[in-house]
Amino acid sequence: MTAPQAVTRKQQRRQDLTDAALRVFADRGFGAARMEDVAEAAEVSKGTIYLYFDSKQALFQGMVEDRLLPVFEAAEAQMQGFEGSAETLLRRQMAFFYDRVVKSDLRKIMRLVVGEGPHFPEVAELYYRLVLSRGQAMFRRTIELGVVRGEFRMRDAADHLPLVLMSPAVMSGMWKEVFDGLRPLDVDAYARSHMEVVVAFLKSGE
Amino acid sequence: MTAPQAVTRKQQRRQDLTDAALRVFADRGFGAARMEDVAEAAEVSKGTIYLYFDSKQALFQGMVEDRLLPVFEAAEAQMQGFEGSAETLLRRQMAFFYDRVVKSDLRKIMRLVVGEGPHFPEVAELYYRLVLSRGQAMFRRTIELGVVRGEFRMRDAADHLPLVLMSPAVMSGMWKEVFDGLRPLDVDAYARSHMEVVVAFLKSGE
Amino acid sequence: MTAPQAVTRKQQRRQDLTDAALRVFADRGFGAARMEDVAEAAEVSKGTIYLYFDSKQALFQGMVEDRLLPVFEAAEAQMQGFEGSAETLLRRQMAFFYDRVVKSDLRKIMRLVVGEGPHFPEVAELYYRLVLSRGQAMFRRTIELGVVRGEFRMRDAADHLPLVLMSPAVMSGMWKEVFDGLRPLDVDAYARSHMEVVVAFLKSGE
Amino acid sequence: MTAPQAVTRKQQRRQDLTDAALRVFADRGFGAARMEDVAEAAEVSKGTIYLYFDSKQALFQGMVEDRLLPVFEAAEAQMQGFEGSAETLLRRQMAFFYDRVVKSDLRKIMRLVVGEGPHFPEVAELYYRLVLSRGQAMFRRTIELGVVRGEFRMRDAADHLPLVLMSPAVMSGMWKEVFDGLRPLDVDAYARSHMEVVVAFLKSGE
DNA sequence: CATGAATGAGTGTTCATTCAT
DNA sequence: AATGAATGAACACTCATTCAT
Repeated sequence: MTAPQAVTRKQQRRQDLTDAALRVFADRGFGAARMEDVAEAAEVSKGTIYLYFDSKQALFQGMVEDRLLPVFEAAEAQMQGFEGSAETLLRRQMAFFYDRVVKSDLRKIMRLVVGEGPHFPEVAELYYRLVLSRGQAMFRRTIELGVVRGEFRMRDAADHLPLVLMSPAVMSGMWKEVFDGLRPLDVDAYARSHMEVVVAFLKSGE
Repeated sequence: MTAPQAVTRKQQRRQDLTDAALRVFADRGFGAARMEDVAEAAEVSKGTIYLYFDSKQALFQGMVEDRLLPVFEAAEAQMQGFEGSAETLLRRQMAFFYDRVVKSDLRKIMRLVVGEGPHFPEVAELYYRLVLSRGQAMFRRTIELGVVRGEFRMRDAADHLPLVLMSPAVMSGMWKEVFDGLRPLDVDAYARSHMEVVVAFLKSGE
Repeated sequence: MTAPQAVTRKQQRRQDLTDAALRVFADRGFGAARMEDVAEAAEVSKGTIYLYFDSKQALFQGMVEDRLLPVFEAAEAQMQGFEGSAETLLRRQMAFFYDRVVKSDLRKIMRLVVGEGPHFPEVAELYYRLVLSRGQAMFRRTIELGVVRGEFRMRDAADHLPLVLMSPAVMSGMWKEVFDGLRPLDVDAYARSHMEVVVAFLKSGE
Repeated sequence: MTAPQAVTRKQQRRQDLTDAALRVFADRGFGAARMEDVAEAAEVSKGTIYLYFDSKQALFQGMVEDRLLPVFEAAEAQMQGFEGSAETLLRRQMAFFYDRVVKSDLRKIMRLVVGEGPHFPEVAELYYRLVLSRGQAMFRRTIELGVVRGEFRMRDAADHLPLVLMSPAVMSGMWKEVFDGLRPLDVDAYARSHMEVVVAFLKSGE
C-alpha cells in the first residue's frame, strides 16, 4: 500500500538533494562546497544526505548522472522519425542544445565537468559517454544525411567536424558561467551567428 | 654588490614557485592542492612560499598573471608589421594559439580559469582583460582586414564571430585536459579541420 | 521530550569547557595554551569546543564571564538586608572576597585579567564593570554607612579609598599565583593583618 | 684601542634591544610578541637579536633583569645615611616607588611579571629576590625605626605589614596598565590617599 | 658583526563522516 | 527515516631559530 508512495518519496528526496547539490557545487566548487550547505539548501539535516549518498563524491557523481540522463533521452526522442531536410534537423539539434543546456542550469554541470572532471574520472567518463560521444554521433549522422541528400558538400577528413562545429555552443555555456558578469552574452544572437557559420560552411564548396 | 644576483635569484624563485603551482593546481584543483605539495614540487619548504606570496589565493592569482602576460606580449609582437594576406595572417594567429596555448601547459591555465574563475573574480577579470578581450580584438581586426581587401565576404551582425570562430581552439585545450585519456585528440589534425571551417566560412557567400 | 535534558546537557558541556579552559589558560597563559589541551582537560575532542565557542578568544571571554557573573550575584545577595554595624559588614565583605576569590580558583581569573586584559579589551571592560566598579561601590557604601553611624571618621578626598583599602586583597591573590612557590603566603593571617589596617585606619582621627 | 668603544657599543645595542623588547612585550604579551617586532622596534634585523640573546625567553629575562637592577641600586643609594624622621623616610620611600616604578615604564615590567611569571620561574624568582624581598625588608626597617623612635605604635604579628601597606602602590601600576582606558587613575592623588592611610594607621593606637 | 632568506615544527580552525537518539 | 552532536584528520599559515653571505 505505502510502497509506491515510499518509493516516490525517496526519489523526491534524492532529487531535492541533487538539485541542492547542483546549486551549491556550482556556486562554490566541489572543494569549497560544504555538505552542510547542501543540507541547508535541501532543507534537510546533514546526516540525511548520507542516507541517500555514500559520500560527498558519490553525491557529486549522482547529481551529474541524474541530471544528464533525462536530457539525452529527450534529445533522442525528439530526433526520432524526423522527416524534414538535413538543415532543418541540424538547426533543430543545435537549438535543442542551446535551449536545454546552454540556457538552463545544465550549463553549470558542463562547467563543473570541465573544472572537476580531471579529479573525478568517473564523472569525466560518464560525461564523455553520455554527452560527448552520443552528441557527436547524432551530429555526424545529420551531416552525413545532408551529404547523402545533396544539401551539404562532402568533406575529407571530417573526423573532427562535429566537435569543431559544436564547440561554440559549449563555449557560450562557459562564458555565461564565468564571464557574463564582465561582459554579458546574448545567447540567442550568439546562437544565430553560430548556426549561420555552421550552415554556410557545410553548404560551401570551392 | 649582490643586487643583480639577488634580483635574479628572487625572480627565479618566484618563477619556480609559479611553475610548481601550475603543476599542482592543474593536477589537483585549487581546493585540493596543498601548499606543501607546491612547496615540494618547487623543492622549497612550506614557509618559503609565504615569503613570495601572501596566501594560497595570491599564489594562484600570481601564477595566472605571470604566465599570461608574456604570451600576449609575444602574440602582439608577432603580428607587428605583418604584410601578407588576411588569410595567411589568420592562419598564423590560429597556429600561434594552438602552439603556444593548446599544445603547451598554458591550456591548463585555461581550464583552471574555467574551473575556478567564478570563485576568483580577479582571475576571471584578468583572463578576460588579457586574453579574451585582446584576443577577440586581434581576431576581429584580421577579419576586417580580409573584408577590406576583398578576401572575405562582408557579414551582418558579426559581433559574435571572433568568439564563435575561435571556440574550437579553446575546446581542444579543454579536451586535452579532461577527456584525452578517454579519447585522445590529434590536435594538429583538429586544428587543420578548424582552420578549414573558418576560412571556408569567411570566403563563402550566398 | 529531550528538550529539558538537552538544555541541561548543553549547559553542562559549556561549563565543563570553561572549567577546563580556566585550568589550562591559568597554567600556560592564553598564548601558550593549546585548544587541544583544553579539549583533553574537558575530555572532548578538539572540534567539540567549536560547537560551543567561535574561537579561542571567545572561549577565553566566555570563561571569564561565566565565572564572574555568579560570584557577584552571590556577593550582592549576601549583603541584602544586613542589619549589624558597619565594621561587621566591612569585615564580612572582606572575608567574602578572600573566601570566594582569593582562596578559590577565581584568583586565577584575576591574574589572567591582569596578564591578558590589555590584549582583550572586552575582558578588561567586563572585569571592570562587573568586579571593580561594583566592588568599589559596595565598599564605598559601607564606609559611608560607618561615617553616618559615627563608627568611622569622615575623610577628605576619599575618592580612592575603596581601591587603596582593597588592594591588599588583590595583591594576596596575585601572590598566591605568582610567588607562593618562592615564599608561601598564609592568606588567613594576611587577611587578618589587612582587616586590622583597614579598621584601625577608618577609626583613627588626628 | 677600540676595545672600550666596542664594549660600549655592545652594551648600547643590548640596551636598545631590551628597550625595544619591553615595549613590544608590554604591548602584545610575551606569547604574541614576535621577534621581528622587537627587531623592527630596535631597528636591527631579526638575526641580530640572536647575537645578544640565546632565545626569546632569554631576551625576556635579560630585559627584566637589566631594567630591575639599576632601580634598586638607586633605591638603596637614596636611603643611605638618611637622618630625618621615620615618617619622612617612609614617605620618601613610597614616593620613590611611585615615581620610579608606577609612573614610569617599569610598571609594565611589574605587569609582565604578574602575567608571565608563572610560566617563567626564573623571572618570578628574580623579581621576588630583587624587588619584593628587598623592598619589603627596606619597608620593614623603616617601620621598625619608627617604632624605636616612638613615632609609630608597636604592632603584633606585623609579618605581613610591608606587603599589606605597599599593595596599593602595586595596584595603581596595574590599573594604569589595564584599566586606565576605562577609568583613568590620577596617580598623584591616589598616592596621597595611600600615604595618608599608611601614616594614619602606623600612628594610630587603640 | 650584521643580515634576511629559508626552514619546519606547531596550532587554530574546518568539515566530511559517524552514530546515539 | 531523520537528526545534529561529536569526532579527528587535515590544512593554511605563523614564527622562533639557523646560517650562508
